[in-house]
Amino acid sequence: MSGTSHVKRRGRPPKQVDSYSDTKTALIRAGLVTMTEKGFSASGLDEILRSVGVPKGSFYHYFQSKEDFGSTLIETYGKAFSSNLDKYLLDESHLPLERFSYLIESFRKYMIEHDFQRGCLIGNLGQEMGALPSVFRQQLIDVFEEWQKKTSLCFKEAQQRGDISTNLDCAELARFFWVGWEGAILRAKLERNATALDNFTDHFLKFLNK
Amino acid sequence: MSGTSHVKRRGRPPKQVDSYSDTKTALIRAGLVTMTEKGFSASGLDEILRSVGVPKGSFYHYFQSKEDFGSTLIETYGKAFSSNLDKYLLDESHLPLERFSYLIESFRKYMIEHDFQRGCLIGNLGQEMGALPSVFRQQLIDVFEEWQKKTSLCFKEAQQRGDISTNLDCAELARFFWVGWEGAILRAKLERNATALDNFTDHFLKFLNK
DNA sequence: TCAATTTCTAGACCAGTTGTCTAGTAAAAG
DNA sequence: CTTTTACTAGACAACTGGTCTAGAAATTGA
Repeated sequence: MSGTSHVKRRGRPPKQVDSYSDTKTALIRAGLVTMTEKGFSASGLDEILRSVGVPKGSFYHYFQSKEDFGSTLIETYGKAFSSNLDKYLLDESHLPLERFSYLIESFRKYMIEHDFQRGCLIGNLGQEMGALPSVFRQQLIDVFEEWQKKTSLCFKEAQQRGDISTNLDCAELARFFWVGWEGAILRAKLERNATALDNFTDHFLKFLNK
Repeated sequence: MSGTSHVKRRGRPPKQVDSYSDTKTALIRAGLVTMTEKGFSASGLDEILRSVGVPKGSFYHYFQSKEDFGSTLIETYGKAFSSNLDKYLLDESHLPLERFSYLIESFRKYMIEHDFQRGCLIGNLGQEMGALPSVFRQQLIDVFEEWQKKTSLCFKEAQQRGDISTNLDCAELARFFWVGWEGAILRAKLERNATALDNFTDHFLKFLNK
């Protein structure tokens, strides 16, 4: 059950040359897993700590509080996801809308791979916002903003090629996509199948070449 | 802060002729408010009880557990919302798509009225499902199913009048709407404004008469 | 080389949570 | 007017959550 087997002794441990056993990274990794599944409020520190075999004291060495930890997770997740968007949406070896389709397909695979238990951290925390530290709000908004900007650029390219109707505003379209897609993730997690993802994708793509 | 002012005395209270001061109803009402804002996990019983001035003993007289309480809330919310759908979508004094637009407008008003703090109970709990009693899952799915069915019927009427393209499947369309709409609520709560609601509405309506 | 410092660990600690349980009060029933 | 019913009051136990202090070993630098 417990992740990487740490055999812990008291005191400062020998300097780790191998980077993978970095405690902080392990904590972030475990936090991402737990919180993409259960959100912020329902994720207990104990549970996360147990999963990596790290005591509370270590946690509070690396993070000031659970709130600070959450902020870091948003930051980390947002950036990782952003690179992922680049990987797909800037891939010049495919047409813009093809890149977009491949991206969606990768999301779909991700959901299936994790049995529809893990969703989107940003969506989860957004939903919970009513019970969350208020500093999260702007962070979450910013992340969405960035994802949308990247998506919008891809749409713009497609539009210039004539693959998207010119009376659609690409920025608005990207927003429409991300708003709806988060809804689709929510539903897919609830129903534990890909129906909602596919339904949304179909309709959205149909809308593009309208 | 505390809701309906109950001045409680010990012992069995006089039979209430006026229904509004029913303790159970008050608990449900308060539970709905709290949980549409903060979801299930982040809502403490104590907080809910304090807000209506009811002690634990009473709560556990009416409900077996927090889980049982949650089930009741889903049930209540689902039904109330369902009647609301009927109110709008079966109103023969307007054309089908007009009814639908009025419905959306009423949602929008609701969100504004509560400063974008209250969302949809079903959406909230759906998102949290990873940390919730598993009996909730089917309940939530069923509620969505019902809402979609009612919405689908309205679309069907519109389609028969020629207001919706015949190569759209109304059931799928209703699903598309509810999936996306929940996403829009999530985002509107996060951003504390109606942009996401309006963006989604615009695109969806544009999609209909495609 | 050896005290001072840094870095990290161990787990005690306290507040808050859910859910139980007993005692109590008064209306209602017979 | 006694018994029963329906509900309230809130203490309490078991547990979980987040925070914090003390401690131990590696590292530093005179």
